[in-house]
Amino acid sequence: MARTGLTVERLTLAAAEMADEVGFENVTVSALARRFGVKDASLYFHLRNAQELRVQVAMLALKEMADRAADALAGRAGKDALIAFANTYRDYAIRHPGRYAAAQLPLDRETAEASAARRHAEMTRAILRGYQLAEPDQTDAVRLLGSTFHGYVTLERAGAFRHTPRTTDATWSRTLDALDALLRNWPPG
Amino acid sequence: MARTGLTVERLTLAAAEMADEVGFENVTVSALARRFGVKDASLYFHLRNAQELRVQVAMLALKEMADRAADALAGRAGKDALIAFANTYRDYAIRHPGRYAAAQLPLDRETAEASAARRHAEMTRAILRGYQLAEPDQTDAVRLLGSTFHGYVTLERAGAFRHTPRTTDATWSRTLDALDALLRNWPPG
DNA sequence: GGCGCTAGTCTAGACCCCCTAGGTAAAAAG
DNA sequence: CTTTTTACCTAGGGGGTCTAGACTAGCGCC
Repeated sequence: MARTGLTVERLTLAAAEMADEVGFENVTVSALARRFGVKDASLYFHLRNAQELRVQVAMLALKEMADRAADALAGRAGKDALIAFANTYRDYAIRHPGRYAAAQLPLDRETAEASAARRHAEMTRAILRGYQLAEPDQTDAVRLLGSTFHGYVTLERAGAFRHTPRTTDATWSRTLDALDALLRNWPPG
Repeated sequence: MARTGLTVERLTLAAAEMADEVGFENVTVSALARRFGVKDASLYFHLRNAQELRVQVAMLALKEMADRAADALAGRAGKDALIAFANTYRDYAIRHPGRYAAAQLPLDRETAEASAARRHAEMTRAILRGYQLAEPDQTDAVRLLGSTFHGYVTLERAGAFRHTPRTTDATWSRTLDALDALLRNWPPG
């Protein structure tokens, strides 16, 4: 009965890798146990249930994205910052589709509080400082940017843009131009 | 062995209702069979597999949304049309969360062709005629609008906007103002 | 160095979901 | 009124989630 050295951290990381390989919806306790050469029941010593595993992967993904975004933002401002920030998310979603899907998992209030979600909102607000929007326009702009980035990445991955010849890279670049123009020229209330 | 009178249509509709009640991810062949008081196996006479059931619900949702959007667009143009169109989606997503989730199901190429997806794209293009955008800006604008609407609705439902006091209705309204302003003032390439 | 404790893993098994094969009864067609 | 087809059934295999209870490896302590 050799000890495998399982920990929540190792399980979470392996689950995240599995998510990127086979899709987040196919990450199961059974499959994860198989990966470690261990019985299903063993994982329940470390995890309350299957949902907790999913939540752990979601938290990991949120943190990784926030870390990358923070790096990308360092020393940038204005449109430059906007582009760097947006590209971070899109790149992450493309390179880590399973993790990105995990990050969309609805979290209950306290879990969300403990997650990196707040850092994401703060970084968006930091970018907007370059555009000098007063409240409540700033909040509206935060929500608009979040919606557009998330929506774009989701639809792109779902293949919703495949029916038109134009490359998604080109549209993405122009979308960022458009958002920058919009923020510089925010319509009066 | 009384005949229940199952059809793909009845099953799909019941599955859509179930999705709105308990979430799309909890719509299972077993649960649906229970709802009709028949055995699981019976449904496989009408459905190839569980995935086909999900696809049927997705197609239903896409069609319902396209129908509502077409109604809303009738006789409107410009910003008026933009608002009516956008509200149709948001209302649908709020009233029919399970169906809306179903509509995000990735469809394979031919299924997507047979779906109402094309009508959605055409309606978006119809709205943009009021803003006189030439290609490829028009395609970019279609993608931007789709991304923003879908992203907003998704994040709103996921509770991503709950951490700020501002109402989501207010932001939504201002988001549409902003998009209208952006389309009227699309930045030159 | 033996003793007991705890952590980590296992077996067994209940329950749910997906799906197939093959049987049977009701309805429709001839 | 028989034949065919349609619609549902029973039985059962495979996989996922999760619990209860047994077992053992290794650590801390006298």
